[in-house]
Amino acid sequence: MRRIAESTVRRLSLYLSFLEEIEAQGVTTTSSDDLAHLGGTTSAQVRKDLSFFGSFGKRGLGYSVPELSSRLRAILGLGRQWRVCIIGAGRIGAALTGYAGFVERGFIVSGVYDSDPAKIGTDWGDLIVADEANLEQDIAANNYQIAVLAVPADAAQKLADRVVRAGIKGILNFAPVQLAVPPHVALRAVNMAMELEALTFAITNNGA
Amino acid sequence: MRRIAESTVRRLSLYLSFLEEIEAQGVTTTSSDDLAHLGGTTSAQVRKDLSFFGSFGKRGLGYSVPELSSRLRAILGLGRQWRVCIIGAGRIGAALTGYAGFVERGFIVSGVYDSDPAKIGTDWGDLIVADEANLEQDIAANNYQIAVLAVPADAAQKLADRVVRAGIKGILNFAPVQLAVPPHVALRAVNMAMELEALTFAITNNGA
DNA sequence: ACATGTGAACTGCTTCACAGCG
DNA sequence: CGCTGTGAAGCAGTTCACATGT
Repeated sequence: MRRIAESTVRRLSLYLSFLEEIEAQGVTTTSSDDLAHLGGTTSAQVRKDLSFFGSFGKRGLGYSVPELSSRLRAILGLGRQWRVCIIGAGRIGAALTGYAGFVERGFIVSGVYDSDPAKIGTDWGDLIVADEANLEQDIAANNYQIAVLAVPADAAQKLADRVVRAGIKGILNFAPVQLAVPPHVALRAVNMAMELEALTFAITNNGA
Repeated sequence: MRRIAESTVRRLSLYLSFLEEIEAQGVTTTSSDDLAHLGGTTSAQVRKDLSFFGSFGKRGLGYSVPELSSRLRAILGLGRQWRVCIIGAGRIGAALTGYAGFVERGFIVSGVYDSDPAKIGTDWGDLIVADEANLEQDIAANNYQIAVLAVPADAAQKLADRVVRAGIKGILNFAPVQLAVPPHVALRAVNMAMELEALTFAITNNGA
């Protein structure tokens, strides 16, 4: 398959969340125009995005909401359940462990790890904080495919190396460092200070 | 000033964090090549990014670390202190309130708001959770410029409208909805489910 | 000699406009 | 007729290559 732009994938996620919303309301048909109005894009963009993966609409009519949403779920790889572990039992780890949006999308968080003896064994409702020393064997045993790194910056690369060696397929990094991973491992980063800096840049340069 | 690409701003943040790191190590000079090696970009890209704002290097020599980092701070609007309030005293709100990365960059989080009577008045270490009903008057009184939305999706737009009317300059949205704000307000969103979906898309389409 | 700064070439995402089909 | 699907055009961001200055 041709390489798909980052921006396209983000929009597909957006379309899906809109489709799920109107599907719950009982709407059965939609159009590229409807999908465009959310997310501030254009109908041509919507059709182009979808065209990379096939033709899902009917000319003159639009798209079937259940069909398109099921297609998008398949495209995004959401047809299966994903097993996720969270590394770092600090505040960010806690926020992510309980995040409802993950479950809704089929992400199953079933492990939280830390190296701090004071945290290991703590009961977090559904889960008990496990010892980071067992990370490799647990990834293999529980078949985790995705690891979320919620650790301090200076610990992140070492842990990334460990989960990669243990066979993880994707890493979502919340530590404020640029990680290096081999090309066969998917990597995405959320850097909250960087987001705030993008805001201050925009405010400073918008004549505010 | 000419419009600066989103991607350029993100890279400037990256360069700055690298500069601060080596500055702490006592390094006084660096080059576009050094800056490129972190963040997996190219030296030409680094020079182009900087060229939008001026000429900060010396030909044949490179860049002075303290000078370039101070220039970048100015460009990103970090020369001043920013007053930030967090709306939503759930787990994400808690994680953000204590996030060390914010303080390091001059962001002062001095208010947390919620509408739940069970949470209002709770002591969160430095702060006490305040009543969301007082939001408008507090934004004015405390001169908050940035609001972080860490509330459920269905509450987010209404709160965005309120903080905009109260004069906020920028919003960082953690709720999984697309917000609409007037053009003079800066908006950035972090959608964690979307990040995970970008991962599953990459994993699914990388032959993993 | 060396690394910056920058116009020019290139690549790739977005927008346009219309043919195609229900 | 209406809305999709798509080649072509347009535009923005990246890369190249070299002139420039130290």
